[in-house]
Amino acid sequence: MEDNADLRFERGDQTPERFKRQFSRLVGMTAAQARKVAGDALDGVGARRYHYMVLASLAEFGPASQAALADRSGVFRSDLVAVLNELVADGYIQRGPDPADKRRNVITMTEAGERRVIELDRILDGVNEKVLAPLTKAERGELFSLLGRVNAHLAREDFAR
Amino acid sequence: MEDNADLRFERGDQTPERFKRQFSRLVGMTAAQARKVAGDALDGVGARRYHYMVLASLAEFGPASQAALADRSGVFRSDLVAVLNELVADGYIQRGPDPADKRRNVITMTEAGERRVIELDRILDGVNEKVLAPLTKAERGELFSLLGRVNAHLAREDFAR
DNA sequence: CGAATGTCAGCACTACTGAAATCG
DNA sequence: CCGATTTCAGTATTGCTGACATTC
Repeated sequence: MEDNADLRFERGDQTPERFKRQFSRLVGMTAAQARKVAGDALDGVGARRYHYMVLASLAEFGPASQAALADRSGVFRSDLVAVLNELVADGYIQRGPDPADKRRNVITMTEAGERRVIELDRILDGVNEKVLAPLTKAERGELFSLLGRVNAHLAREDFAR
Repeated sequence: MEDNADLRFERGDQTPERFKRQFSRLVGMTAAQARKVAGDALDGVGARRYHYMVLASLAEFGPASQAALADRSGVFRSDLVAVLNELVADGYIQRGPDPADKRRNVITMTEAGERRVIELDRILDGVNEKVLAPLTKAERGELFSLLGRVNAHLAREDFAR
């Protein structure tokens, strides 16, 4: 690997050298920190990542059954139940039976839900801006491209899930 | 499962907002997948990330008290206790009282622990290779550099905690 | 005394498994 | 009967908080 950068992956300066060579560790650490920043930001408005994933999926793809929503959002069907309960209680979504298939529920966003998604989007955009601050626009594009290829590779192969 | 998803783009036009949103999801997904591959690989030999973090820290910096080891490895002191119990039971480390300070324990690696670290290093190197397969050597260097800068940025600032 | 240390109990979030009940 | 869907119960890992007794 080209050693053109003096990498520091953890706070402090006592990081084992071996960590620097492991991609999974690096992405993991970066993501963990970014995730925490995002999590704290969401927590500030009483939301969790699961809430955002579900609301974002609904905003992007429209109403869906819970099974379809689970597939789209990446939240497990079993976990989705509780998340939807909370979102219903907060008035962000509605859950009603599907007249075409009585096994299913149809999940739809409310007006408040639409506003909530926009609010959470703004918050996460701010987090992204903060996290990516040291990179230029071109570098962000480059990072996006590289990560995209790795991600597509991981999704294509049967590595996980 | 029918995936007759009609796409709706509420906030209509393709703004930088959307790009940023996709970016955050991309980083998150890539990290989650990479983490899972690594986790599964470690699980295959009966290890967890916590075990590796602790053993790697010990290998790199030598014997330490639990408080120091917690700071170095990133594992919380309260969680470290159980991790060390397991590593002791597996014969990878030894835990003894510090004669110089009776509050402290001194954690040292055994011969088996040294071998274990090498084993886990090899496994994670394999994961690294597998995950980064689609990228050239130069691209990996670029990716490491970019992620490293973001990570250093996050560590330097006091975003999280 | 105040501070550090190891330990324990417990919580929250994410991720995942298994099974029951209902319906197609 | 087989399969899909929703739901509940439970588990594991990681991350983190609070408390306690012991020792410095």
